[in-house]
Amino acid sequence: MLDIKFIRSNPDEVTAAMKKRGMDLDLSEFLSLDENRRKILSEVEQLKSKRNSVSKEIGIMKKNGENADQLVQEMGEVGEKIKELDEQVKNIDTRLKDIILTIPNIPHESLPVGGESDYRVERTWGEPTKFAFDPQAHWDIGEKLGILDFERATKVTGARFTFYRGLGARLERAVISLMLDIHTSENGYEELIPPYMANKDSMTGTGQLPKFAEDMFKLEGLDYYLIPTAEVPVTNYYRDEILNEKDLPIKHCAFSPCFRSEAGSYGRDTRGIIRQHQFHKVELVKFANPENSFEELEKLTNDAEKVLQRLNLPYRVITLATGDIGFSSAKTYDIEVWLPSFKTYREISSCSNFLDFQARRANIRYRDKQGKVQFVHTLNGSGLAVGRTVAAILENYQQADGSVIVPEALRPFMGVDVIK
RNA sequence: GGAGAGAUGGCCGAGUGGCCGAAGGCGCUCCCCUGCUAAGGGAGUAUACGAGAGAUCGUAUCAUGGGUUCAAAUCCCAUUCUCUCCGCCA
Repeated sequence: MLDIKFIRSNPDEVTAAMKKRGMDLDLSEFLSLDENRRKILSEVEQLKSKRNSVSKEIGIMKKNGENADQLVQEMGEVGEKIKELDEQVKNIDTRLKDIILTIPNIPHESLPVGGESDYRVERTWGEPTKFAFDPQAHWDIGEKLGILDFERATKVTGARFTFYRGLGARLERAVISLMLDIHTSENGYEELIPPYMANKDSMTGTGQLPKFAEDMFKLEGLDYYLIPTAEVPVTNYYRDEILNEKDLPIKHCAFSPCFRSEAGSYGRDTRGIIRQHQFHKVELVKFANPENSFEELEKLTNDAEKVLQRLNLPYRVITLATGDIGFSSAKTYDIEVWLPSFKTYREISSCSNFLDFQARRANIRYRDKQGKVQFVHTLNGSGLAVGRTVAAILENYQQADGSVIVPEALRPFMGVDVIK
């Protein structure tokens, strides 16, 4: 969330920023509530101050055996008034919080202004794969090889689920291992295996709640949600904690299944493993010093790219435009891998700097050299989405006979050179 | 699931109605002494919100939320979490 003091003193800047996101934000209710709150607050605090000092007097009088009935009665009345005003403040606080929790982050000035198609291409790596034959889509390749089974998954669970079978399952596992090995051994991230469910506070901390409840799976009768990304448990790992400046940046990677209801995306990517209710992802999360969080974003993106380079998969990196970044993000790079069947680059990683937006929600702070406590900056990125990586491998490495060559980097994990 | 115990500052830990934002210790910061891979002495050391140009002042916070009271870390209720024992279980 944004700093309430910042909103109070720069309301026009905030509305202008939201405009860039394509959002009309009316702050008038917020501002008047905020002003009203401060008015009532100072009134009730004066009353409390009075009650505190008089109560002290009463204590002394009673000890001396004097009669304090008059003061006791007065303070009884003051207490009633305090209760009433406290209630008002509480109601206003609730409303203010409701509002501020639904205001997204301010897009960074380096972003192109615009919508989904106004991204900026930063760099491309490799060339789109060329074929001497008509390349198939990964779902056809997978089904023919008997390594992906969509039909039975539909029977067992429902739409947008998949069974991986045999070398398909092994390929998924190999990709996971390769990614984790790169990030832990080479890129210096400490691995975590997080819970796959998280509570409401955690979901609020990273920004999934209160606004995006319908995108998640919630457990019946509990305040637990299936995580849509390991970002949630890993970022909230340090919720309500004060970190040491000398430990920054803290870097974690985590493999986890991710669960998304994909509400509102009914027509899109209905075939294959691009958009599933459950998928695997290796996530990178950083807790950084505000001074250099944008440098850390560059590094994090490079760390994710490394996996595609190792797999020799062509990709490009784009900077999302102001209207296309996520709710909590100030700046996002998408890494897009080449998918021959789509004849286009498709998102395989999203790397974002959230500045102090999540840290303020989740109350993650650090103590600086002067001993002052400040919010950290949080960042995260996929390193990478596993299912989409498998899809990219199947499509880019497919052969005319329907077999798929195993990328060199995966062979130690696969035990075979070709899937056929 | 049953029974019991507990939750206090960065950490440990005292505190059963007023003089407690909270003893003492550890850690950390600064100063002094000493002088070298010891030690000793002194001072300081929570966060949030509000008011103020500022020094500063006020309010709140002893797991969370309610309640009792003129006054709550302290009493009552609910919730959450932790620990111990029993049961069940991969």
